[in-house]
Amino acid sequence: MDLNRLAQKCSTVSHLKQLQAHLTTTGSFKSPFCPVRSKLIEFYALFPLPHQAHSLFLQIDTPSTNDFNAILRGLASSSQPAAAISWFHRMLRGSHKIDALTCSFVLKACARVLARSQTLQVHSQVVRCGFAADALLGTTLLDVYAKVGDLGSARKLFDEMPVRDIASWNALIAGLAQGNFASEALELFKRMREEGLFRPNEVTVLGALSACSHLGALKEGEKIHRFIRDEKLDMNVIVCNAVIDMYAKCGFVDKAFVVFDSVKCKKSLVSWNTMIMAFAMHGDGSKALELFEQMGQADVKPDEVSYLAALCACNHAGLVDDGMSLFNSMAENGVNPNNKHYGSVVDLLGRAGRLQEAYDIVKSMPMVPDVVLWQSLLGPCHIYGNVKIAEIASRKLVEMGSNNCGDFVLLSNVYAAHERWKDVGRIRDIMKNRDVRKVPGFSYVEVDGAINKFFTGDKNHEKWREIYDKLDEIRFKIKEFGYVAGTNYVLHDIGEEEKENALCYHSEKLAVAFGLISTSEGTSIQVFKNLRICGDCHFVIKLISMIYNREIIVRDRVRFHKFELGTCSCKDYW
DNA sequence: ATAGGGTTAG
Repeated sequence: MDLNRLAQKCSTVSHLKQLQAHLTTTGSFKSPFCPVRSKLIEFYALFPLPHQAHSLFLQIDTPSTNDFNAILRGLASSSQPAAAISWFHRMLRGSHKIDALTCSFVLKACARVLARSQTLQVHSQVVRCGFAADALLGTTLLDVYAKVGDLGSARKLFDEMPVRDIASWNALIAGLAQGNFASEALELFKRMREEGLFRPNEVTVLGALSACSHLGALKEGEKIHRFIRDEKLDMNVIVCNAVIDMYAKCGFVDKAFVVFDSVKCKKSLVSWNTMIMAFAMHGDGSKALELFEQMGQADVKPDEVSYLAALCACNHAGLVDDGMSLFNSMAENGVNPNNKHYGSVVDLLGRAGRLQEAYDIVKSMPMVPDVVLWQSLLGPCHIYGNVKIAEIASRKLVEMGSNNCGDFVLLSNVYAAHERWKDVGRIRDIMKNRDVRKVPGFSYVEVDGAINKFFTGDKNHEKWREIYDKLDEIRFKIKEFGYVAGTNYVLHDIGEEEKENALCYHSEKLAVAFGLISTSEGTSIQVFKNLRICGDCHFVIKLISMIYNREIIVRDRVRFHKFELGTCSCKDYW
């Protein structure tokens, strides 16, 4: 029987049952080798119907490695990848022979469930069975280590690999880019080009572009875009999407849209989502919603990411009613809201001051609200001084084991706004007792193509003296404008410092100051900040852009703010 | 017959 035809036909359980009956009558379960039987097992596993697959096993006289591999392969791609790992252990316990493919399939499952210690176990099996020299398996291992977050092991494997090929390089570059080691990913990409043994292909540039997006490294990103053209790499949808995302994340929506608009290939769902998210991040709600409409006309069905991007656009543009009707229309369009959608709506209502409504929605949720959701509810409480809801949300967060400094600070802000200093002190004590880790804020700034990273108040940069001098100058000028730091800013930063110091020695000001020193007049400065820009911060940047007559683009954790001569293109902020 | 590297996400 033709297996390809079989694969197309076997889309329902009854097909599988028919096939099984056929195999039983022909006595195929007795024979040691039968590809159709293995395929049947794989389909059952993929469905996933692990019990059916198991009962087939009981009919086989002596299950071969092929039969086991089939079930592993099916389960690894199914909705129950963890089951593949159990079957692997069953094989080991029963002393069944495993081969390189067996390992490859379990590893895929390990990656999907992010099982770090399991990956290590499979690795030791690989070594014990003598498969360590297998180049394909080596790359799989490397990739899985990276995916489960163990970049150290991934790197070590790469360095010690007897045979490396293009896929090994790609796996590590992509792994580093996704795993918060974006600058390392770019370095590796550079090294690959310098060594010249392998020519970067489409997959390689995807990893490198994704690294640029994470860093906001515009100059590098542009170089890669040029490289793609010069080397005539295939601008397929996926590469296009990555280019669009890169321009958007580097602050250039217009350029992103040019690429989006002029792509030769057919736009995919991801293309639309990426572009909608790009407009959302830049505060251009109407363009984002327009695209959302257009994608429907282009016969692309919005998925959960599309809705999230559209909701996000409403948040950033303050389109409360549009956001609500969008949210309410989700279910009838076949997309069930998840925690993130609820979070977005809570955020939307919260910013508009409709905290009770937001809380009612939280209470009505069919799933358990996650930490991020309670944080979204807690966030705007201090602006509107809602102690009651702030306390409810904080209690939930503490119950859920959150030890995040930001959560405590937000509650303390609410008390501070009501001048309940005793409660503020109590929160500080709790933070001390619970040993709440203060996460230092950091920013990136790109100057002349080089990326600099700053932590709050650090002195690591070679030019730190000049930077601090510049900060003094900035502080002086800001004071001349009669600016006084507000309470929420200081508490947000939980600096022990005095208000003024907290304001000026914040990482972001360091970055801005660095830009002021090093770039030539008239160039725009890009700052990439890991925190949200809050009220005072925002105001100070406006002042700086006005005083120094500079364009400053700041990307915080959720969106872009473009400051030009003391104005900001982003409509709302907090 | 069956294996590795890929884009979007408050």
